Amino acid sequence: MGKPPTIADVASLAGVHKATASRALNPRTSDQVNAKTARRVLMAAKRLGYQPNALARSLRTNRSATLGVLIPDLTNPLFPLVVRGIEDTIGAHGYTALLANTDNDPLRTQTQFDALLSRKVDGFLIASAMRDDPLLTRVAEQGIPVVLINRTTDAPLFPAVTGDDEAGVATAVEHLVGLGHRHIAHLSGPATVSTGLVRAQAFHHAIAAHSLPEVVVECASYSESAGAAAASCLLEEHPETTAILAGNDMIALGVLQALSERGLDCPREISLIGFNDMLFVDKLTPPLTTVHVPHHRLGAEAAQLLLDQLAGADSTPKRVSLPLRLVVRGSTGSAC
Amino acid sequence: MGKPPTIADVASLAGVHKATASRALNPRTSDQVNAKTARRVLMAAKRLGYQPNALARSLRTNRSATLGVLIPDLTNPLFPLVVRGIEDTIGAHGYTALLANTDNDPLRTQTQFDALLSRKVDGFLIASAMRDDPLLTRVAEQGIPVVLINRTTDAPLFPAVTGDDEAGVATAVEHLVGLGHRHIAHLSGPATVSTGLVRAQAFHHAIAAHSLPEVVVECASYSESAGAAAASCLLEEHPETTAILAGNDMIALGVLQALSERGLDCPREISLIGFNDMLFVDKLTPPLTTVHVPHHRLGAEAAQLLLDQLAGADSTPKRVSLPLRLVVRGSTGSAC
DNA sequence: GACGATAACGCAATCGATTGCAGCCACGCA
DNA sequence: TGCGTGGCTGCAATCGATTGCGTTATCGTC
Repeated sequence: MGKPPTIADVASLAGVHKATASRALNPRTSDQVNAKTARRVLMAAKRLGYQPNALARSLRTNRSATLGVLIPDLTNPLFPLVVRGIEDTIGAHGYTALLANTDNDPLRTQTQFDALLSRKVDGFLIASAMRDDPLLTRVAEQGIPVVLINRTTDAPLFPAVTGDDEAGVATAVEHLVGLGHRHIAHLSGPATVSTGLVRAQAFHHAIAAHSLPEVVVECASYSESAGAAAASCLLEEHPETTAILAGNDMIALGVLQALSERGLDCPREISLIGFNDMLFVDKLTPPLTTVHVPHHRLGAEAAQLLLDQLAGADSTPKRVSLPLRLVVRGSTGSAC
Repeated sequence: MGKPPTIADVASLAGVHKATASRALNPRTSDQVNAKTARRVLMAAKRLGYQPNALARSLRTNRSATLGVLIPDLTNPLFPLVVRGIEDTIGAHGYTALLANTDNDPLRTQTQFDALLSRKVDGFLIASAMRDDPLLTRVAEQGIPVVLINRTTDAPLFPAVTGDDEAGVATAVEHLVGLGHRHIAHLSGPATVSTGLVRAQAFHHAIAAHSLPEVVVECASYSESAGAAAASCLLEEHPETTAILAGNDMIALGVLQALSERGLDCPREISLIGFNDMLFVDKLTPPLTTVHVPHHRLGAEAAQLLLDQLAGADSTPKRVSLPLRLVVRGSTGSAC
């Protein structure tokens, strides 16, 4: 119940100076002390249940073995998996993740970021980047290591790990065309984030390659409600549409809702493809055809990149693009 | 790009001693310094973009304004919402949450806990408690403030915020009985966690009150696969079953899977009730009837309790039990 | 027996902020 | 003029660990 033991307690129990105890306890420096003494110190530490004070250590060493993770929305089932990938990777290297929800809110992002910064995290993994992110340009100047996840900035400020959206969209469109669809619409994510823009551009290319009419409606956000609103608008203005490529699975959920409201059957009357393959979309009715993103690996690779950078590798901002694959389920069918 | 400014930089720019700068910057002590000087310091701080070093502060004050949060499984959509409740509450009081996934693994829990402890969190919010948790009994001795969420320990070591499982199960059973079911089975969660046990006991009482036969199969974990396994076993041994109360929604998902494998229709042949009302279960086919748990409030109330405790309120371990309500959707129907 | 080399360890500064205590100054009052 | 009072501010210790540098002890060698 008393205060937790400090290294001074360990040292005096072992009959040595704090400095010696410190060296004995640290694997990196333990060869600077006599093996016998080291054992005594170790025993003493065990006896007292000594746990080093991470704060004090970080203050002195200027390294916290902690990484800040910025997530736009933890309630989107996509991100917990990414987080797992991060934790699995950094945990093995003795790092801990400090999670923060930004809620896609710039102010909140700023606050959270500052909180992490003042806790002296060694680097950041950021999944909440906007294409033109004032925060990130400021961060770039600070020189603190950052790796972007899933979303990138327009300016190539940082290394990033993303899915190969280009290819993902292409195969999705291919699939729909193969089923005979000629009126394919895209409900894009917000153009303020890179995934929204990139997927819309990819859609443009894929559609143009088949000389089909291009219809795109931009959603206000990656959410079910925004998806539903956009879908309503689309169905109103383009009743000829027979297939929809959603900007992500949340938007696809909104589409399903809009469809059922209008009594349109999916996939008989309208085919639908999502993006991300998040948890549970295989349990919808119909099970959602979607572009699978390797969430866990997304986090893991990004974490690895950051660890490399912290270990002093070259910091040329390379961009890693992970292969995506289309998972065909029940929400797509042949055009009537 | 140079090192971030310290309070010494601010002080020298303002032409005062560090101590004065410190007092000027801290609202609690700023009345100890001349208003004019205080303004000078504030200006200097702003000019330099000064951010206090939280590590140094915590080291000195022995308070970190950080709370540790232990989550058994972040990928269960239940918990992100709880986390949001926590963050919303503590954020308003200047606290930050340090999240850790325990994966329901005692070793990992221990590791994560130690990591948080060595970072000197001011208290813990623990959603991963086991009924007889060696970690927690040790923690209780340390005297660090803890509030349990959702799950409790057998020994009343800590305050806790849970759902009123008793009443929740009762109304669920009531609902099924009202639909004419007489062969109701319970697929309980693991008896090693309080929710598993409490709901099973509540089921026992509710069934006994109606003098119905009691069938309970315990699942190995709160997971879809364990639920499916238990459901198979149940349907094998008790084919007369017409209704199932699942220990939680994940288990219910497993049940749905087992049912569809056997070609049994829900709700026509078997009715099913889940527990938690987690994200997306309203989108299943059939939409799941389930007991709604106020996730956000669960986290918020627990956080408030912890904050109270930190603010020095009495620490008599009170237990808060939040009202639950049955959400009737499509997975329950009248017995044939 | 003196000297240099090497291993083992102790000393004290340091990281950045907080805070009890003491000093200083100005002012008021006798 | 002397003294008390109170408002501001500075000094220095402190939190717990790390680390450059200096000191001591030990041993081998000539």
